[in-house]
Amino acid sequence: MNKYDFTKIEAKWQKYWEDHNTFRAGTDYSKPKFYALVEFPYPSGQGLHIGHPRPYTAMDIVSRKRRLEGYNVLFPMGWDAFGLPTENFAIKNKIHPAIVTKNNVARFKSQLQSLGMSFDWEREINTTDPDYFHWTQWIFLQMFKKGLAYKKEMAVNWCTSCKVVLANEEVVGGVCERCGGEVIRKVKSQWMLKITEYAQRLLDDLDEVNYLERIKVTQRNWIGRSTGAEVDFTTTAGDTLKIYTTRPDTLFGATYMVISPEHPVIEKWQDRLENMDEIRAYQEKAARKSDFERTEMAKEKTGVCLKGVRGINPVNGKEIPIFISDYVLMSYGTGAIMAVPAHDTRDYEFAKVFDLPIIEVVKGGDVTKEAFTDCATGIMTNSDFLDGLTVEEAKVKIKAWLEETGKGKTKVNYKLRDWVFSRQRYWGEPIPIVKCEKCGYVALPESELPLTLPDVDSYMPTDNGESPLATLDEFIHTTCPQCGGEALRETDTMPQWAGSSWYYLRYCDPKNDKELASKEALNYWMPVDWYNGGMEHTTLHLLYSRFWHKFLYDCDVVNTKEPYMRRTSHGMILGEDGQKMSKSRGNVINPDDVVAQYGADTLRMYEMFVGDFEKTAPWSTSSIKGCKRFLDRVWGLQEILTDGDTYREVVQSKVHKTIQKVSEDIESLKFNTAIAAMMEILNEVYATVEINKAEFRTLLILLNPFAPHITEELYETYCGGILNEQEWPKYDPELCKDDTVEIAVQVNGKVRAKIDIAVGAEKDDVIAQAAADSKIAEILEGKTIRKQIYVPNKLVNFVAN
RNA sequence: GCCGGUGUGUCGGAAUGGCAGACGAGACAGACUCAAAAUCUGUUGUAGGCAACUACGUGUGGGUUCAAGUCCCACCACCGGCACCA
Repeated sequence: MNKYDFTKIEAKWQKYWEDHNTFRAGTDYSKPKFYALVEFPYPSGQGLHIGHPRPYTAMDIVSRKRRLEGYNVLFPMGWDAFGLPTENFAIKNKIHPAIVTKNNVARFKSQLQSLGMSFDWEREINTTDPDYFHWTQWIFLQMFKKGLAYKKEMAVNWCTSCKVVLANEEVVGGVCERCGGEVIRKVKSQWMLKITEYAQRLLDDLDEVNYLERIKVTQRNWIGRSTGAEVDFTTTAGDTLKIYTTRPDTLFGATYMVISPEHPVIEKWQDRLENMDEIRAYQEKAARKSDFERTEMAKEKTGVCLKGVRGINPVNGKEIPIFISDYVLMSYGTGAIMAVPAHDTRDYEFAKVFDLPIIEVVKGGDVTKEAFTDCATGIMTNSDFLDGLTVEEAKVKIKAWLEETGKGKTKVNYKLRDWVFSRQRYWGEPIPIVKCEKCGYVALPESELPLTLPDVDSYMPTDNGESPLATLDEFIHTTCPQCGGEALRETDTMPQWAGSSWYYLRYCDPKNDKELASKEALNYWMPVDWYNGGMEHTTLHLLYSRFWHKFLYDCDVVNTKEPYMRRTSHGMILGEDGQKMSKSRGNVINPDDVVAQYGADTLRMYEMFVGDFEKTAPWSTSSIKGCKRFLDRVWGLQEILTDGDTYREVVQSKVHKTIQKVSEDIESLKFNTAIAAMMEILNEVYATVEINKAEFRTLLILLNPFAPHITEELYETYCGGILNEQEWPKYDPELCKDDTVEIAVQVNGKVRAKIDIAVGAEKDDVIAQAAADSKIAEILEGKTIRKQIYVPNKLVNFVAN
């Protein structure tokens, strides 16, 4: 027998696939389609990480199976190539980021090809390609025209290390998601995208897609819808202060009010306020705090009472004090609250610090000890016309009262904020807007797209918060497309999330220079049938791209409300020590080394076999040998191969069961047990005895999606022809059954014997056979049988004493 | 604090309420070899027993059931996310 020379075999088939364009997505739109998608990588300088092949192999398996099932499959790949690391590398080594990107892409691509991924490379895209970002800019312009992109002076998250503005989603635990640097608040003029306008639809349409439940839950929490009421409190200054509350039922318990330190009403009242110095000092202190510090100091409540203005509770006319405190956020609700210390934990803490009255309005707890926040069991008290009602009844009644009297109204709020869309960086899509003295912000005409990046000598970010582009006079100065007068270009660029928010659409028609993709291609390929990607993108890329898609749906560019039908997620691969792989820990595994030592097929098998696909799993340099041994043994089957066009009767049911198991497990992400099933049939049925051609052929096709090279090679040698042109095997449920089955016989729930019975035997016969077993008869001797449990083809249980 | 998730041999992990530990690794023993590696065969949850076998065993404590890793209640530990959102 010739040796299993995986290096030679893998190179041979990779070349064959490339030469024959084997995995090109067809343009025959009459065939049933299947669109499988994996997140396109950021081509970093480190090359492919050992974690990358896990989701890629999973979707490759599904894609290969679908092709064998007769689908027209789109399984594309591209590069999300704008971004900071490339820019930093370019700065450090004085190489243009475009060159850096080109080199990194070349390396990534050859690495992916060496893994035998069945991507359609004719559809390769790159977000930094002007032909691509032409349409990223175009989408931005449509948003600008519809008022969804707007510029706003506001406090933003500023990473002191990256020297760049971050979206709320990019701030994790008070620090920069990417570099871990300190994030402070900085007031800047920023481009914003009105994702909040789509909050309700982003929430509602989750019901129409098949995402893992935890993904839906995370998105729902992030959107954070709450229903409450806005209530107008008049003040002794003669105006009204609008507050938001989810507990309007507790209005009678409001004993003070709190507004955010940034609330504009302070400026309005400054002549009336007697302690303005104290107020200013507190405002400044709050403004200086980073988000992280604000969280740190969350334990002890601080604040300043406004002397000179008081609020008036609309339900009872009582005057109550107004405080400023940084536990109230300007960016949520109205930036002002009514405080009900008896029934809100934070208000309770604040009231204790400032010794404010606590009035119980919901019975059920002990408000002398802690706030009582349970809505489900409480009964209203001290609340005039609400007394005796449950909390839910009271909410309905008070809302009606507010609407009637015009003192308030029902209001829905979301935690979701608009998307901060500007970055002060060079290596990103230029924002196609100019600022004209006369006309304000003006969109570039679509004919001027793509607006490309100018060549510069220095890409260094600046400390003053300006983009490197701002230093380029020839780039900045331009004319206004509207009035022809002098104008300045926008110098900020788009965030990395821009290019990835619509890339799945471009794959449908990647070379189109008239539109982002043709209607015909979009109508055929969309939506993506199955999208697998990381959990870490749930509130970033996944939410952003759903938003863009819905916008494009409204613009009649796409014909589906949602971009992705099914979303699944893979677990991370950890180092052998169970820690995240990192250079500093020295636990990094390089995929190139694994391919060289074991081959791509073994790497693919192992990444799928390592554990539950959805969970993190530590790498094991010894366990991977098991997968190599399995492939060696498949190779060795040549030795015992015999003729035969049909499965032998003795192995028939095992073959059908294996087809069923592998087919079903692939669909439900249980790749590890699919592989186990193939190992099992090899161990139990084929290994030492014989395998005929029909059986061999079926095994090779089942194994092909997992280990495409070795199976193609064996198929070509022994079955003739190309495996990729064959059909996925079918199983017959009737033939999955055995003639006889071993069942357990229990006495009082404990297994005491095992007997063989004919499948589908009559209940009475089986029980008689079980009772007749010598062991069972001995145990039952002298006992009375109280009950006989019979589970067909599984067990018999005698309950006796 | 809130929301998710997870707890099973030495390790990774399997188990529609129905024989716990499939499959893989590791370990041990044997075969082959001058030897090692590779390969092949066997054993491998714990305790007791020469053995057939017996008892115990899925984070902890209760419960439902003829039968619980699986369902219910309470708790513990770890992981992830959100975190003053009124």
